[in-house]
Amino acid sequence: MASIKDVAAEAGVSAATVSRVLNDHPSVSADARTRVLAAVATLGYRPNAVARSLRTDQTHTLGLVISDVLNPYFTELARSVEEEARALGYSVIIGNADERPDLQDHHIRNLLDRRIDGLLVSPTDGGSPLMLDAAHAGTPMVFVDRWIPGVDVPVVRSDGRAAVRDLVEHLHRLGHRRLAIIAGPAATTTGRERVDVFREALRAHGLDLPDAYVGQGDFQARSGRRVTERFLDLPDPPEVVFAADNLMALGALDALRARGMRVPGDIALAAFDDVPWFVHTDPPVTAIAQPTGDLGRAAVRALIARIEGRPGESLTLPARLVIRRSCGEPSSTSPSPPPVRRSKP
Amino acid sequence: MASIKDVAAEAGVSAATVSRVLNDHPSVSADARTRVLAAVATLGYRPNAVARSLRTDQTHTLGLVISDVLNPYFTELARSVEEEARALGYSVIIGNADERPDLQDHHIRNLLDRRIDGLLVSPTDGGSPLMLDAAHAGTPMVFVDRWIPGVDVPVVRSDGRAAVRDLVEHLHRLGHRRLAIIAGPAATTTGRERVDVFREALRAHGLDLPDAYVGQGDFQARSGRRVTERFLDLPDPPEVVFAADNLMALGALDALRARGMRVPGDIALAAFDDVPWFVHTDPPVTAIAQPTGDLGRAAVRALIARIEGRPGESLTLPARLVIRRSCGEPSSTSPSPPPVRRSKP
DNA sequence: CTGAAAGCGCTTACAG
DNA sequence: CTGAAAGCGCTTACAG
Repeated sequence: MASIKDVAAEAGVSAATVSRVLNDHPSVSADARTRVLAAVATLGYRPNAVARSLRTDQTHTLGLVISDVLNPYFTELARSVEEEARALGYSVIIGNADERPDLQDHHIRNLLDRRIDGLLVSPTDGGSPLMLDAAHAGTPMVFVDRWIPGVDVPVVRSDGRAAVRDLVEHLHRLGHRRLAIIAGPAATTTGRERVDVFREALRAHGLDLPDAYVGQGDFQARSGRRVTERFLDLPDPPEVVFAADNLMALGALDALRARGMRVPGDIALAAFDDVPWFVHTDPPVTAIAQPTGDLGRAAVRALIARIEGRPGESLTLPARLVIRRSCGEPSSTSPSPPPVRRSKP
Repeated sequence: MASIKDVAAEAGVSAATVSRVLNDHPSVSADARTRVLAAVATLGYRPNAVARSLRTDQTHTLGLVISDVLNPYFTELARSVEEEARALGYSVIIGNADERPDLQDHHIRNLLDRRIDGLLVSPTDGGSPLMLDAAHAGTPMVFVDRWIPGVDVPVVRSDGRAAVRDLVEHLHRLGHRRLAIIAGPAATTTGRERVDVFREALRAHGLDLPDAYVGQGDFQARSGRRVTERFLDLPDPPEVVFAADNLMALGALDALRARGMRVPGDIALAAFDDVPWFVHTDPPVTAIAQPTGDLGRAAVRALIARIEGRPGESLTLPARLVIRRSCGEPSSTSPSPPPVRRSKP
């Protein structure tokens, strides 16, 4: 590959001048500029980003560590992150933690070694020493979706409180009283919060959330299946299963189908996170939709602000309930909105 | 961040010795080794991968340009690629082309600038000059899923020929005669091949594939919806719609639902690519499943072989038909296999 | 406006 | 076994 020296030779100038032209430095003669540009074109020269990064100590790259690429929620998040970053002149490198703290650390280490300018993370756990060190050492960082309390890092996430209350209200009105939840890992904020909020909402209706109705999942499909089976084996099985994310809802559907149970006739189902498929499942699944694209974009802006020395603010956006048929006939006062489909920008 | 000089000072040796220890060079005294290792530990030193890459001209990084991150097929492909690469000591940087040739070029350029060791691509088009140049210039490259004829690059993909024949056989047996297809872009191999194979299979049954029954999609949901609406508006609408990928099948479901049509009662539906949700849609969708994980892993092995100067072979794996209920009652001779769920490794 | 020089953080022949 | 030195491809004060 042609290097800056080749271009300099071809154009009859020094490497410094080539560099200045390429970086739009003002003090370059028009003549030098055209000769350099011509040389660049004939050689098909592209600056070596590795060398440039070493010299400038900037990579114009953001690291994004997501919990699970197979989760459409994170996949959509990743897409919006990359889109916004690209618009602002940054690339993004994605690391998939697959809900495993060890893999998360692997990717954080890798990203740090590559000297990314900033880190966007949705922690799979309570924060490894490695991640905490990075935060304290001043690596620009932003938490998205999930976060770690007590760390001075902006958090961009959605607040499902109102939506969960709406959900419980909806379930209560349909006559359901025994409500169970498939929770995410207690080490994650979303794992804890969704249970807490659910419990709170139940209490407001005078309902209890017994331990047996809190199943421990890990946000992946297999655990949703396992927990649901356990619920069904209970002497007094729940009337409703609320999955704390879409993949565990998928697992729940697997379990229900395997037992030949009908939704919502035999048991009701609802999920946190809305995905396009929920419109077409049998029955369509009532879900809590997050403004995923907005979260991704806001997280990128906050991170880049931090990188450039500006404040970089936290942001919490509301989630909203989307009622479909998986919990019983929708009340006539809350018609199900039409399906949302994302399109090209 | 601590540099190699800091470690050298701390350990009382030269930077060269630190480097040798870190790279497992044989000629280092045991004493020097322990002192260096201790210094590394106390300083929390991590080598700067950027500097190392500049010097060694290797990044131990693979670029993966996929057509669409929102497509679960590619998401699963990306996951298996990263997994295999990691096992072999490589990182992967993913670029999402979003089915747009311009974005694809953007990512290829970015990846090349970063001096990735090799490129894995599933082209969204017939091959831009940029991509062709890279291939000819000797950038180690492997095509996965889609490919570009006439370029000397290994291809790892699946062959859907037998599965499409099985599908048409299945449809024919169920009495369907007017079969339509939602095709992918003609500029892609999979876009063309799936139509060709489908047409061939129809011919074997004495059936025709009229132009009106070939809808032009782009592998994304929106186009599946649009094409399906057009099919339904035909004076003589098809009895079956075969979507050439899972997202266009999703779009087709949107369109059918919007018109209040029942599947398979009013119209049958089948898709190329199987996704976990197809088990739970109303009705479960008959689909052609690819050995996605195997493709991703094989592609990585082929690419790394090329990088390391070994041959790096092409591979074609068969896809298989998974019969569900979306085309009518399955014949008793081909029972629907149980749902497949991927799990952690 | 321009070039020579230094330096980013590593690795690796080359001497010793 | 070890260190000094060169060099990977850039950028950027510093002189002129």
